[in-house]
Amino acid sequence: MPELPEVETIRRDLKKMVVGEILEKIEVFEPRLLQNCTKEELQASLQNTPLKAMERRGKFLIFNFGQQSAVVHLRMSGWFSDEPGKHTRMIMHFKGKKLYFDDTRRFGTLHFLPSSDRESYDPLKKLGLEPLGESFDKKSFQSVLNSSREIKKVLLDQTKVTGIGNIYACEALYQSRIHPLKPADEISSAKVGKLHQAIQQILQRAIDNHGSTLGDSVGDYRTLDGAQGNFQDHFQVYGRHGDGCFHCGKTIERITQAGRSTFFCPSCQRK
DNA sequence: AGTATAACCTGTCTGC
DNA sequence: TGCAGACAGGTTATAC
Repeated sequence: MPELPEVETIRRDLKKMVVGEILEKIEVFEPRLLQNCTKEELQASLQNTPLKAMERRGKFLIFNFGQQSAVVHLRMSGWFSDEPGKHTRMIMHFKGKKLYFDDTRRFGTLHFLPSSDRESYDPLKKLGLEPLGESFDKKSFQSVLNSSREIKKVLLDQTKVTGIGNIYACEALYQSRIHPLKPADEISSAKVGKLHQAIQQILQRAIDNHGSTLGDSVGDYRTLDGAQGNFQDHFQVYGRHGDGCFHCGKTIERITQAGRSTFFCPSCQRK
């Protein structure tokens, strides 16, 4: 479920909690979590190793242990907690504290990679522009929109821009007044500029609000200590189908694109 | 190359 | 209360 702002919030919390701490033991209960190693290899390689840094690339969380890194994707329902949950799939035992990985739907992944050249290995090698990084200038963004595909689908394509998911794609298109079905290469240069700005603004504001928590069910995104995010209170279109647009009052619509719900205002976002 | 669908899982909510 | 169906923050394999 988490998109870039949720993953970044978790990264910051984890940094405070465990960077500099020594990993004494790692337990894995869900074999499908490990993509390219066994739990024995992971345990043997990382035992008594200090965590050097917590990093992020798109929606991937990176535990940097110096020579090697554990690259985790939370997918739909993964999250980290300082307490055990109903679906704990992994426990990282640091000296004096335990970190629990909970993942209701078992879609989460962990790749174990050498830290040098990390970006040239799967799964990081195909990732596109980092929307809050320096490389995300308007020119690079424009070049990524060189496609007749619908703009919403391009925004969800992690090989183009990485970190944007269903919520923030809808919100960024609304803020820049672009119809989600609009072919990417038919958007005017001025509108591309607005979208470029909207993506950065919305992701940053969501991070400032510790991400978005949609409900209170098992598996809904939480921060490390179990608190909810707050950005859901700022949604303009996501989940608001049937309600009035805050700008013009027209009813927000829901359509399906690539099997996902898209929310937009038919009056503010013209095709 | 594109797209559409199903698949991976578990849980919640809605409507009959 | 039960039960079927839709739906969920993500990605990928497969089949046109």
